[in-house]
Amino acid sequence: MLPPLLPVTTAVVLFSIRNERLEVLLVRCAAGAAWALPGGHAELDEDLDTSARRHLEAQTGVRGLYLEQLYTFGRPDRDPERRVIAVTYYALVPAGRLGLALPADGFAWLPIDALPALELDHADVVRLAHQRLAAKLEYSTIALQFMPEHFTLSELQAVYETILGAPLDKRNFRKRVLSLACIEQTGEVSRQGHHRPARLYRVRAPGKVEFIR
Amino acid sequence: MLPPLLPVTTAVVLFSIRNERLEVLLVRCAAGAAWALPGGHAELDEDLDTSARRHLEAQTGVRGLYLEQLYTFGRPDRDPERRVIAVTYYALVPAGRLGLALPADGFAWLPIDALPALELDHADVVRLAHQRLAAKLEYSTIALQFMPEHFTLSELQAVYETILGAPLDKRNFRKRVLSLACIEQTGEVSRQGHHRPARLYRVRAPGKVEFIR
DNA sequence: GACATAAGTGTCAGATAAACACTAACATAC
DNA sequence: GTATGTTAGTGTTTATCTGACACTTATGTC
Repeated sequence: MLPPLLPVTTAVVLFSIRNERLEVLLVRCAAGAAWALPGGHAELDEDLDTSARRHLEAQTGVRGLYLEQLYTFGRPDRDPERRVIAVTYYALVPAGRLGLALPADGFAWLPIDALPALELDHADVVRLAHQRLAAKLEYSTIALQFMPEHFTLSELQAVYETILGAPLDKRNFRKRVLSLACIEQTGEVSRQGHHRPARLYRVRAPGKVEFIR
Repeated sequence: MLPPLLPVTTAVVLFSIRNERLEVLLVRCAAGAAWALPGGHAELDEDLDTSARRHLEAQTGVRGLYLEQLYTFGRPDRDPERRVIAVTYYALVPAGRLGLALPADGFAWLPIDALPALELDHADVVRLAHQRLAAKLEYSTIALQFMPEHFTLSELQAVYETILGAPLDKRNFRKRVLSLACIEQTGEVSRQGHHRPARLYRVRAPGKVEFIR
């Protein structure tokens, strides 16, 4: 008796912070009006993580992102066309790191709190990814994955405030992140705007997300 | 161009607490000496959760357990025979709730800190499930899923201590769990041993795991 | 009724988290 | 070159939460 065989896809919720908003990258479906997450079929001899990265890279040009498996969706009726398993991931990209700053035609960065209708169960996927990201802010250094190579503490604080959707106290915030010792001063300053320059920081171990508490 | 098709299996790490130890249910492989997790192929029109429950039920007879998806393993070389995707779950069962108290031949409850060699990557699966369970103790009421219908606070504390592998302060423990208001007194007492009887408690919302903090 | 055993109960101290306001450095306009 | 606007940068105090700690109570057995 042969085992049942199923098509397996990977899909990625790619987050970025643009214009003080948390946004996700969506692709306009070949078929119609709806939007979908980037992704596609996993090959026969391809690891799932690799498949997710490959599709993301092919469609957006970005490499080396922080990528984490989210959940596997497999309801038989999730795609009315045919039964497909979707192994979903989420990834974070610093605002400046996209090869195509404004992605090519058919792609769009859309704010998470005002998404259009999404294909299949992709709205559930985005919601779950958002929950996970917000939860992970509390007990890990994942937010650093949104930062460019050099950044100011105010910029980092703005990232936290954007994801949490609430303002934070400046002094308490600085105390906390500096006590984690996961970022360090570059020695340079950022001279932008008509005001005192801000010290620049960099991540001590880029690409590594550490647990705190 | 047809999409690649893959066999998809589900596997479950079934935890229970027996004799003050955290144990997992293992099945002796058809093939040889190694042990494996209960599970099997997902059918063409079967939800993944349903598949996990079905295999678990068929192999152990237990129904209605708390079951949660853990991770999807898909490395092409994880099974040397042929490429298989494994969607893994973990489940919790109260010590007394097994149809077969000592499971049938070919099954065994084995303590998590002294497991034999497991098939494929099942040792990784168990390790990950254990981590998740221990983490979830801290921020949810998942431990209640190990309790029988009626139980004493000392029994509940023993469950926590077993999973965490460390003793807890009795007064602080009671303060915390009672303040959560997720359990309530039954009014009965347990009259066991040569000592003061213990009040019995029950879970307010059985089957529901709530987040705390 | 003495003894062994586990159940049940509060308080205090240290650590952590939250609230809060001013000075410093720069660019620009006058 | 001085006044002004703007964001960067910095400590202390208070409230809350967490962790340590010891004795009394109720039962069964001898």
